[in-house]
Amino acid sequence: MKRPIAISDSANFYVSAERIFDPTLRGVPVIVLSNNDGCAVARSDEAKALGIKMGEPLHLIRDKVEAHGVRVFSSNYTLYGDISRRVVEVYEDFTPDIEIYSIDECFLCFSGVANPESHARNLRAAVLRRIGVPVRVGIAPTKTLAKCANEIAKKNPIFAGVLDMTDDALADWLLPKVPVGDIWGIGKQTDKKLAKLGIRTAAELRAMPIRQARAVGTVVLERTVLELQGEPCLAFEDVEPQRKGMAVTRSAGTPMTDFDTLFQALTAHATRAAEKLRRHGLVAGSLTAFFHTNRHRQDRPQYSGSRTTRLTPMSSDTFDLVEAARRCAKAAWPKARDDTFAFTKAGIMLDDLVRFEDRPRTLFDVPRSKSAELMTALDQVNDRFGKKTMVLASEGMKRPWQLRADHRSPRYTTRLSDLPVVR
DNA sequence: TCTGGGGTCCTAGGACCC
DNA sequence: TCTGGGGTCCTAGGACCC
Repeated sequence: MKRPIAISDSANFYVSAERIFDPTLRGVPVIVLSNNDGCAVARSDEAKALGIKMGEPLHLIRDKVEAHGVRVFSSNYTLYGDISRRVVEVYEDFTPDIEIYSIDECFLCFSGVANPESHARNLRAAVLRRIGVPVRVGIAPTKTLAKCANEIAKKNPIFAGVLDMTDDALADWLLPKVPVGDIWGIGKQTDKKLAKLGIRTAAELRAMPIRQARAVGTVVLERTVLELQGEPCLAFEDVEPQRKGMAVTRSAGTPMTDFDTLFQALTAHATRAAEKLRRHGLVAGSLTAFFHTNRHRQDRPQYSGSRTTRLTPMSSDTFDLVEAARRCAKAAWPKARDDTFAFTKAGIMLDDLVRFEDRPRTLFDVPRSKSAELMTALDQVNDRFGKKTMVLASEGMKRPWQLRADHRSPRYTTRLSDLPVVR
C-alpha cells in the first residue's frame, strides 16, 4: 500500500500575507513586487483577472495599475517568513511528517489517515481560521501526482480547495484534461519537445515509453513519467537537507562598463554573502563571481563572464571572499575595450558549504614530519567530505607539504622522502 | 616515444522550480 | 529609460592522470 502524499500551498501567498493585516485589501486587485520593485511576483485573483502576468515588469502595467486602482506592495520577506512558519505550525497538528518545500508549500505525509480528503478539509479550515491564509491541498501516491491534483484543485473551484486523486479511476478521468506544461518539472523547453511528439496532456506523458522519455529529456523526465504512473521516484524528505550553495546577485541600476565599477558591485555582493554565511553559521569551499550584459537588449554586444575559485581554507571572512571575487572578476573580464560591454547584472555564488564547526581545520595545519598524523588528518577530511585529498610527491620538491589551492579538491605536494612508508 | 582506454575532476551552461 | 533573486539537478566536453 502506497502512502498518500499531500501538498498544501497557499493561494497567492505574499498577497494573502499582506491581506491578513489589512482587510481593505480583500476583494480588490493587489500585487507584490520583486526585490528592486522591478516586476510583479505575486498577484491576487483580481489582479490576475486584469491580465497581469507573473513576473511582468511594473513599467509595462502602469496603465492597468492606475486605471483599476491596483494596490501595489514592495515585498516584505521577513513578514512572509513569519506567516510561513505559523502555517507550518498548524500543519504539525495534522501530521508529524512534513517536508517544507518552499515558503508557501509543504508536502505532508498522510499515511495512516483513514480519510485523507476530510483530513485535508479540516486542515484547510484550521489554517484559514487560525492564520487567515487560504490553502489548497492535492493528495496522491506520488509528489508529482499530488502537485498535479493541487493544480487541478487550484483551477477548478468545484473542488473547494481539496482534491484527493489517490483513486486510479479518478486520475484516469482527470489527467487527459491536464496540459502537459502544467506538470511539475515540465518547463517551456520540454513542453515544446513533447508537443513535437504529439504529447500534450498529462495522460499522454504518463503513457510515454520510459526509454523515449530518457532520450527526449534526461533522467529528470524519466522520473516524471514514472511518478505520473504512480511510482514514487522523489523521496519524502522530512529532515531539512544541508544547503549546498548560496548566492547574492543583483541587477544594476546603471550599466557598468569599466572594471572598477564592476568590482565595486562585486565587493558589495561578496560582503553581503559573507554576512549571510556567518548568519547561517557556515563557511564556503568555493566562490564564483559572474556578471553579464542585459539579455533583453540583443541589439547590443553580449558578454557573460564567470569564474570559480577555491577558498582554502574554507571561509566566511569578508576579506577572503572579496579577494577571491577580485581574482575571479579579473580572470573573467573581457579582453575588449572597457566600454564595449554594458553589464547590468553581477553576483557572487558560494558552494561547498559546511557548518563552521565542521570546517576542516586539521587539513591546513599539517604536522611537519609527522606523517602518521597527517594521514589520519587526511583520512578524517576524506571521510567527512567523501572526497579524495591527493598527495603528490617527487624528489624535485624544494619544500615539504605544500598545499596547492588551485584545485577543487585540496592537494599537497611534498618530497618523496617525506612520504610515510606504506605497509 | 607513441598510443589508447578508462577514470576523475572541473567548468560552463541548460532547464526547471518557487 | 524601465525587465527579480535564490535555489537544485543534470549533461557535455576538456584537462589530466594512470
